[in-house]
Amino acid sequence: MTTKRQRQILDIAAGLFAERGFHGVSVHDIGAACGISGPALYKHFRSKDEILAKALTAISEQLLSTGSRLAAAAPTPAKALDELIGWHVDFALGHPALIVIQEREWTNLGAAARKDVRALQLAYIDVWTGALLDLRPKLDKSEARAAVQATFGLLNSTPHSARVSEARMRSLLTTMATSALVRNAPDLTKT
Amino acid sequence: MTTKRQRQILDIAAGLFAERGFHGVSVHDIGAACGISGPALYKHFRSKDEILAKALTAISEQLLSTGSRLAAAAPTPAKALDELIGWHVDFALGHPALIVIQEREWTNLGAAARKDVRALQLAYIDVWTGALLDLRPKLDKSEARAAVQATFGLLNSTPHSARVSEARMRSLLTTMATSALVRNAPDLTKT
DNA sequence: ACCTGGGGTTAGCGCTCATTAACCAATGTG
DNA sequence: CACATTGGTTAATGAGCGCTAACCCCAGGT
Repeated sequence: MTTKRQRQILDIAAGLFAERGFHGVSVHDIGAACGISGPALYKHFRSKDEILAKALTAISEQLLSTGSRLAAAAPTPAKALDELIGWHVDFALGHPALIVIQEREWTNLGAAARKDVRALQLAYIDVWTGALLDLRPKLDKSEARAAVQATFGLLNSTPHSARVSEARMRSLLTTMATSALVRNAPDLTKT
Repeated sequence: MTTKRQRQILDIAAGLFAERGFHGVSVHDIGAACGISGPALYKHFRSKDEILAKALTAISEQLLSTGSRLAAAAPTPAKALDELIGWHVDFALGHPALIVIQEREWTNLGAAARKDVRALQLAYIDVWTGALLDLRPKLDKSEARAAVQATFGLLNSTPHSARVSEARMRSLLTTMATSALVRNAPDLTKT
């Protein structure tokens, strides 16, 4: 079970990790930001590393579970990709800090947690790759995967980006991602 | 002046920072990777922070100077964008470690160095934005900037990406970036 | 009225880190 | 030859970190 306090700590810690990096934040910092101080965190988590691990797996699980549900429910491959793009854009715009730590802090995980998170990330990539291959069956699989990861790079640029209204940003990212992935796909088979 | 040893140290340190992050690498690690040990680095740099600062400004300066030279020399706006994309793709494929630290380690700089690096990065973004606005004059400037940063996210995904031959990767990234930026541009004016 | 346990406190331990001090070998120039 | 400079060494210092220990408050079941 996951308590109110644990969720609060995970939220706040994620924000701090996004700002200053895992090693740039001390347990004292995290505690202080929660209104408690330092070692009190150990009543809720076994270690600082566990906080990062729990945060990262929660993010990856949410991306994967919602993503695969949407993709499975979509009536056509094209619709599936649209749904995935919309979902990922919404998530990135709504939780920029989570996007940041997901893409840059997994290296600070211990071996076991790292394997878990990478597996979840890979599964999420595969949901996208599957949708893309449904749409363009002649596409090479590894190249499709690379295209998906490039699209993630595009969509995940939000947190570092110039300030534009959220609605405009959503439409900009959606259009660019769709254009890069779909309109582009025929070219991919040629090389 | 910048000596042979200094360049070697900057190169090796950049690779380590890319792998394990600035705080995940000790001065002893850097020294050992250079064949010398620990405090000997202080004969060449004033501090560990200075190593990061010098590395980051060198990268940003190279991106900016070559980028603006290419853009200025291009005969048409469309050619200018092509040149910029090609240059950035080549750089990202040739120096993945430098791309990684440039995008994630600038937060660990002191205030002064951070301002310098951000200014260089912004100038580089503006070179791209200028070329894009030349091509699509009705585009909103802040939205063009956001589109450029999204494209950087796409191109900079290389280091994290699935393994594909370098030639295929180059053509994949080039096509996707062009498609996202150019074919997409008319849509940008509509929102 | 008791006591148990959840959630907080401060003190302190052990370790690692960046940095400095003190010293030394070699090199090349007066 | 003297000798300053350059680039290296090891030892030591001081700060900050994650984490544990020892303690305390207080709500709630019996």
